[in-house]
Amino acid sequence: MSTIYDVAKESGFSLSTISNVLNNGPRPVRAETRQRILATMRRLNYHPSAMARGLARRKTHTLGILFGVVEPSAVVLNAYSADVLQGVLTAAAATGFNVTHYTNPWIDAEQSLANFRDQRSDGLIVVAPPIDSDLMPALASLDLPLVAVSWPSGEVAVPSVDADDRVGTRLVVQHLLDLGHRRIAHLMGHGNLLSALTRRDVFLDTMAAAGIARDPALVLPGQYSAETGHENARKLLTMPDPPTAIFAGNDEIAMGVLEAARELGVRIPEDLSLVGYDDRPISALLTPRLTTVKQPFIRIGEHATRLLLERIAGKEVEPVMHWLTPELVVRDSTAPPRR
Amino acid sequence: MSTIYDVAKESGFSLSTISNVLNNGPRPVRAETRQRILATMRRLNYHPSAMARGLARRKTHTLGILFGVVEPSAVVLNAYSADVLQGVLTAAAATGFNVTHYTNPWIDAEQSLANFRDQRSDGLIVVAPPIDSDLMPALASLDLPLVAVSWPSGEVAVPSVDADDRVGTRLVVQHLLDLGHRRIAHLMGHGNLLSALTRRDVFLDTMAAAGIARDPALVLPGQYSAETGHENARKLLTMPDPPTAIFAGNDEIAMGVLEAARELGVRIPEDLSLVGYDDRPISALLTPRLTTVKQPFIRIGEHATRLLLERIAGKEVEPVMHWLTPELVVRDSTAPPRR
DNA sequence: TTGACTAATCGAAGCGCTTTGCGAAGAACG
DNA sequence: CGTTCTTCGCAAAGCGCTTCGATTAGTCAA
Repeated sequence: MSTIYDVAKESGFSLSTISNVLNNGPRPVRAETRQRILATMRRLNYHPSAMARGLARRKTHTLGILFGVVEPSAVVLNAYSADVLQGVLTAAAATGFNVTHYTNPWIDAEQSLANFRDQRSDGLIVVAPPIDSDLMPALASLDLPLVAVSWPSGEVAVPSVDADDRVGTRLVVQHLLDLGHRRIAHLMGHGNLLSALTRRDVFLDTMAAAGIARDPALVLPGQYSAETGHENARKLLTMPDPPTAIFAGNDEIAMGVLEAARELGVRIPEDLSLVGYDDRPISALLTPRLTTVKQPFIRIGEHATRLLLERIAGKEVEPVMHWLTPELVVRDSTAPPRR
Repeated sequence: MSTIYDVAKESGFSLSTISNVLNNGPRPVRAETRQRILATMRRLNYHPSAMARGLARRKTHTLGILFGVVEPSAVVLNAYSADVLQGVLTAAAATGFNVTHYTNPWIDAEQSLANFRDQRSDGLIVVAPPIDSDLMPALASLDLPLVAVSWPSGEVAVPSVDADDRVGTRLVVQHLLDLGHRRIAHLMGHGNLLSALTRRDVFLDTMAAAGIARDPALVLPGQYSAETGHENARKLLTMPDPPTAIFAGNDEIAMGVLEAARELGVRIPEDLSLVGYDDRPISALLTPRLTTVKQPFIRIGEHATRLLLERIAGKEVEPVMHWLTPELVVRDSTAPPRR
């Protein structure tokens, strides 16, 4: 491996001139000199060492990424993480930054913070950090540019990017209202999850805003699973006056509804309109193809990365939430209610 | 940010002693001295710089990963890459290595090789590199420890890890034979893909080895898609003497078969046994739940990483193929043939 | 008490770059 | 032809560590 010294010796120029060629500046270099030096580099098969550069410049041109709550054995296996990561990689590639995974799961500040103090990367993206841990406060105490994904920016002043469930829910409800539905039921995910609560609250608000009286029998608590979806759907569909549409808390729940409807001979979308949330890959393949809300996870990754790159470049970035808008994907499971 | 100099000055010991405390050697340090130095480090909030260490040691304690053929905009989105990556991260975490994504897609040696010559990582895993490119030869010419995934180790001497389609195919065929099937059809993926050819060849060989005469009408060319699966399945099932079992080249094809069977009133598994390949997430959710072959992608990632770590540690690693065994997942789509 | 070791520590020389104060050479100007 | 700018290029001082020969203190047998 040849070094910049070899290039200097071979070409007959000084170190600083070589460096100026390497970085196009800061001092100007005569064209002919530059050519001679470049030729020498090629001949010696020289390439600068990222370590030495990093040390001298105190910049590594590398981003760090840390996955929070997810199981270490499944960090990128769920669609959520994989999508966010994809967005991060895409946005990083656009500026030539590489991306380093911090693989060691966070224990606590005492044990884990050292990893992030080693100047290995110029900034850090933390995806879905746990709420009840010292992770974010600890990382924020470093002077390392930091951006969070899916984290309720609050006491700790860090910019954070997330999907806007409020907008997504409004899109769903409005779609059903526009089709003419009035008796719309909602099957919730588990009530200790923020998303489940948000989707329910915004569902209720939007219905109320449309002047529809609230019917507690049409809002059922549950889990984000096909089982509770199935169970709750049977309850709804065997009511004397069943709803004409169901807004399922997510696609898994919707799959449970689908099964219940099949069992009870309820046709979708003719007898019942059904909307899910998340747009799992399978949802486009169900019969009928499911109308649902596509989460903007890739865009979230991209956006977070761009914010981080701006901070690294020295721009001020407000430590606020950035809400990205999900998209309603209308397929075959929704239609106007029967007369 | 305090440096090792600050610790030296504050504690009154020399640089080299500090360094010996930091690394537990190579020279011994008296216990009391170590305690005093550690205390000073804590007081100064000192942490060593990965860059400076990397420069001095010429080791970064970081692995690189590069995804080959996949679209830059979908590097980790397909289940294959995500699973391999997961395996890599898991295995790397076990030894405290971080993992750096090289985000810039490979153009050619001239333009792209420089990225990998910068000593940024101690070794490189290349996932699914293109066959007809200078990528692998170029990378192999560097003196950077290298391991490939899904690459036919051959002219270039690099260890490579992949799933063994031969074993997987034999598992499928043997399962159907064990159930008592004799008329077994195979629906191929596209013939320019190695996997499609392997699966067909091993299918034919295993059948022949079981003493079953070859029936060309039962092996149909196609694509890895539900469409051709559907089409070909209709041909098979409307034959005068239809097969009692179908080995689909992959799960997508199997889904097409499922649809065709439904249309023609052929019950699965009563009238027809069906086996897929790949075990897509959806396959466990189909009706009937699909018997298929689960690819060992996570294990592939882990295995490749362990090989690379061994090479980095200085062990000799033979530049050969490592075949990992896939797993037959028996679900509800296979049963003995009707009498 | 001394010589021969061993254990503990120090000092200085790298690792491969970037950055800056400075000086030399040439161009522009009067 | 001397003076003042520009442009280029040089040398040296970092960046924050590791490494290794040299030095000192400590131990033990004779």
